[in-house]
Amino acid sequence: MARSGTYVLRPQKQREPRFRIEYDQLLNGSQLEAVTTTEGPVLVIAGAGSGKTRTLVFRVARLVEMGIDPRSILLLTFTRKASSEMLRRASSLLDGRCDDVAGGTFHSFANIVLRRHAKVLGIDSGFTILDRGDNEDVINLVRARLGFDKKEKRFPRKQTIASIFSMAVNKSRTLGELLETSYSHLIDHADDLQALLTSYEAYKAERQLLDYDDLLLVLHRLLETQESVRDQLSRQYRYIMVDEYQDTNPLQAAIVRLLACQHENVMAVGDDAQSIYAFRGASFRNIMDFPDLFPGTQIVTLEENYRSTQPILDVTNHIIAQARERYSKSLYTVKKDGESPLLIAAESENFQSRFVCQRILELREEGVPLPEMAVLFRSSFHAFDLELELTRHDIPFVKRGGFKFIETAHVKDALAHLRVVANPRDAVSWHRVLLILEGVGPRRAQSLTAELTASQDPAELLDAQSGRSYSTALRALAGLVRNVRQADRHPEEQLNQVLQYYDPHLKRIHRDDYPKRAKDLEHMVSIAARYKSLETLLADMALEPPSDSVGDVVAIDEPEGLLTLSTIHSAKGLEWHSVFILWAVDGRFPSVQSMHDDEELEEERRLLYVAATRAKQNLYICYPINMYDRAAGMVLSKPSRFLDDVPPEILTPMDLVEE
DNA sequence: GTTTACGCATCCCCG
DNA sequence: ATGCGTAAAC
Repeated sequence: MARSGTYVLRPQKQREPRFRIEYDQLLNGSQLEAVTTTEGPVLVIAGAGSGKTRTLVFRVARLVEMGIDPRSILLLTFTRKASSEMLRRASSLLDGRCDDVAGGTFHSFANIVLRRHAKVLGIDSGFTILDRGDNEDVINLVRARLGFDKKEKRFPRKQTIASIFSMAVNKSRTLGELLETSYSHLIDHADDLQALLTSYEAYKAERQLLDYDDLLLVLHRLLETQESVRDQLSRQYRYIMVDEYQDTNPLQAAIVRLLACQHENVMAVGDDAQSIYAFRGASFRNIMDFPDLFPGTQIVTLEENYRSTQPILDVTNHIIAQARERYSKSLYTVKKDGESPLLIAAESENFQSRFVCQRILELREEGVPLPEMAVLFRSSFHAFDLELELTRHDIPFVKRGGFKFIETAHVKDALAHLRVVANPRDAVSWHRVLLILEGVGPRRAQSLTAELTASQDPAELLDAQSGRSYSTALRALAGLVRNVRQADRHPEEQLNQVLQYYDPHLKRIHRDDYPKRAKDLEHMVSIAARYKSLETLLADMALEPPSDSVGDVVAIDEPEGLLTLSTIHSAKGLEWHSVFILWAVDGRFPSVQSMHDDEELEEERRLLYVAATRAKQNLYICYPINMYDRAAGMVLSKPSRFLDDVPPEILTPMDLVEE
């Protein structure tokens, strides 16, 4: 075909720059290296406050700008809040293009994958997730069934058993090995524990129940045994990033290894000095071993700290310098000036609390807003006295970590009713629901539960129980189940139905503090309102329960914001202008339980390191001189051994004296 | 045989 | 404040 031969000249379109974000302007050299190394295994050793989150955010944005499908990027983090926050930031850099990036915790990722693929392993997609309390309940149930509750020799408590079972999974050890190495005092019970474990596994399998560990375990089994699923997932998630790698365990590492089988594009980010979850089976060795798992790993170290002043870093560097084994790195900052951190000796716990209140009020006067301040502690109960004192001074606060309101009896009761509707074979929840009724105890609950989980229509079966003192109550329950079951109901409405039914029971069981508990349940309704389906609500309640502690569900519309109280574990990754650390006393921090074991002591040291590195400007480490001991009465305390080697020029000792 | 009420030790950190 | 064992009540 002949062309006409005439040409038109048109101004050249402005060529788009390859990248909209000016990475080299916004990141330092190491961060840039981490962000631009997009192919192959990368390990980022990120010191505290070194811009780890920023690096991950920009790397997500970079991959998307390179034209990679957001759905093929997987960001695994420690909490789902962390991943959604990072993805939100990445999205705002790139006007929403990062919204489709897959993100979450290992557990939430496992949940999603298993709902879709676990059928091939004989697990129904409607499986129920057992939280820690549930799994202890099941262990108790099975223990009673095997007759171990009536042994002459004292059998370990259910929490102990649960944590041993869990540890075995997370450390990829057999029960026998674990008992030998870590629980030698229980070796006499080895056979019974093994039998209990076997029954526990069988019990869950029959009823489509998965505990937290099963989520990881089954995901691992799926990836290992189902080649086609593994290849499909690995091809789908071509770029994998794992945050807080120092707090992952060998099982999680194995999952990452399998997921990356097609491409090895894995970036692990973490800080061995901040590994604080060994009690959950995590090991900082994981991060040390990453290069062995992925040969050819590029290691990038982030050492410039953007958070804290030099005087604070001097203290934290001293605390961690004593640690026995670590990737060596030393943090530095450009913020050379700042006040020296203080070590405050208070006469008693209450003096400690009053000092904190007073200093907080002074700082507020100086213009530091309450949300920029935090009080951190080893254990939730360490803050009880302070909470009273804060209330007395009208200082509003939220408390993070510790006992969660989701773990209270009444909230679990309400949820159990929803769970039996979602999974009629959920024996744990049936049991719980039945026990609420008058005239039904463990025995009858158990036999009814057995019938219910085997029945085609539980509601019908409940109706059929006549002639008992409690048969009217069972009929009421049947009515509730029928109502809630209607498929087109909204979770909020379903929960309201449950509460209407449960309310008289709540009044009867908790006569004294009924109003407080009723308020918690109202809070539950507002949470349920955020969900479209019952299944996602229940999965979320198990996978990421609201982190508010009991009593903090009251409205939080304080205009000037809230002071944060937090366990150190829950403070991971966060930062504040001014940070107070309570109870830096031998016996509390490190805790007595850890003092017999070197590894546990090392973890306590890292925990103090994590706490101290949260501070940007002011750091106050407090301890009471006199403390109450149940056995010995009032005793003189000794400051935490981790502070022994920090020179007084660096951490200034102060006595708290009354004017 | 079962449930319930009562008194007693115990209490870390968490998805 | 919960979680256990034991004794009284249904």
